[in-house]
Amino acid sequence: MAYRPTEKTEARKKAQHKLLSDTALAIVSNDGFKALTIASLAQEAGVAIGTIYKYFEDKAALCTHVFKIASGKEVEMVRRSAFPEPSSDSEKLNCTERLEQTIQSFAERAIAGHKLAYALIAEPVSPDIEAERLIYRKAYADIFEHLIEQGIDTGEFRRQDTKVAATAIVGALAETLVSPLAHIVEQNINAPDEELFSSIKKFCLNAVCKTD
Amino acid sequence: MAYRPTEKTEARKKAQHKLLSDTALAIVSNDGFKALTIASLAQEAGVAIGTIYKYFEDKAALCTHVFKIASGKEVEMVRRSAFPEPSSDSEKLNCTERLEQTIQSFAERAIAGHKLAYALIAEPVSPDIEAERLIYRKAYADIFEHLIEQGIDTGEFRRQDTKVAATAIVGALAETLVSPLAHIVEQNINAPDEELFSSIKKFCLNAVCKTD
DNA sequence: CAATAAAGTGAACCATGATTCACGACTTTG
DNA sequence: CAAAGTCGTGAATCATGGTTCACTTTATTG
Repeated sequence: MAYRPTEKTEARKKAQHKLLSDTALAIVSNDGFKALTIASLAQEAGVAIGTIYKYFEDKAALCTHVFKIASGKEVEMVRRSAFPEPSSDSEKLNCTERLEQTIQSFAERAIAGHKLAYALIAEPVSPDIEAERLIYRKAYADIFEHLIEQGIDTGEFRRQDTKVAATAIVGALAETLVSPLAHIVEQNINAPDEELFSSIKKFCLNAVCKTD
Repeated sequence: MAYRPTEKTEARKKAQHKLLSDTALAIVSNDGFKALTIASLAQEAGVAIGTIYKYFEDKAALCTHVFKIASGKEVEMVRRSAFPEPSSDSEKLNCTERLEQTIQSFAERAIAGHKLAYALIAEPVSPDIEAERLIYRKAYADIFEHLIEQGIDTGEFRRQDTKVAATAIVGALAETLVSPLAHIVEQNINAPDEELFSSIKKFCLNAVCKTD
């Protein structure tokens, strides 16, 4: 008698949502949030403008969705460096080594995906997205905070305000790695700057450690 | 036979420019760059919209002018902490003490003028202003870099990449002091958070110093 | 197929805010 | 005062980009 959503249509719906989501992420990864317009997304995804609104409430919902997807992945990668799976090789690293590894991981990902990193961390965005960004930066800080707490317990790190230290590390990483990427035309992605990474690691370790 | 600009008219012109400039700065200091529109400035200054364009090429020129004025003052204040006048009390402080004092100065000004600090350092802005911001942050970093270099020479600080360290300090300060102000409704300005300042100073000093 | 519901469409519309410009007011010089 | 240049005005215009919605197409069921 009437129409009913079925498995097939639901699958298509999900696929369309993913198409739009993926396309939007690609746009942001290449050209930042400023390039993510309803029209450009419709164009890239090969759908009409109105279709976007069948899948996202409005522009803000689209942007925050993309931001969450992208930043969620990034945070997860960094979290794995800080707290490796019990089964992994890195399992037995001490906190100092894991902090180094975590910074290295953040740095490598920031340089390799510098356009996305810039979009997520430093690109001027609307207040809606800025709110998401604070959550995201907090997620990073929480990882560092937890790691620093562990290091204090093991006696590797000095007693300190772990929230401040963790926040400061996030700021130091953002400033040294991401902000300068604001207008780099083409990065020499082939030669990751190990020298730079090393300096940053030394700075941060020195800041939290008992001794050099 | 004809009109010629004279001292009196030039003075008025300069006064009008200053009125607009000051009013614009007040708007930004209270409500950020997002609140600085041509219409709002005209309103506040008590002039017509068209008048703004007699004094500023366009919106971008207005914004960058305001940004330069404001950030120039801030940088100058911080520079004085880092490199006191030879005649001043602080003249004979060592680099460690001056670094502490500089961070303290930055922190106090950021908290006291948190809305302006947020606008200058963290508020989402158009790319034009973002470009100015990079110059401004670099100016801060240059101050810290110079101070760190001095400290290395005096043996107070360890040998290190001074550019990275200086940039990291700027990032750490911005993240710990300014970014959280994003959505603070009303700060308890009366009770500057000496605890927080102390933690930040310890973090930064530890990062650059030879020993704790 | 008929009925129903959801997906897809895109030109029209709307909101925001910068920019223009024709005109009158003001200032200076001879 | 006449001539001429500059200032001040603000409604009209433009630019950008999000949002709507009447309509068409597609899918499902009996």
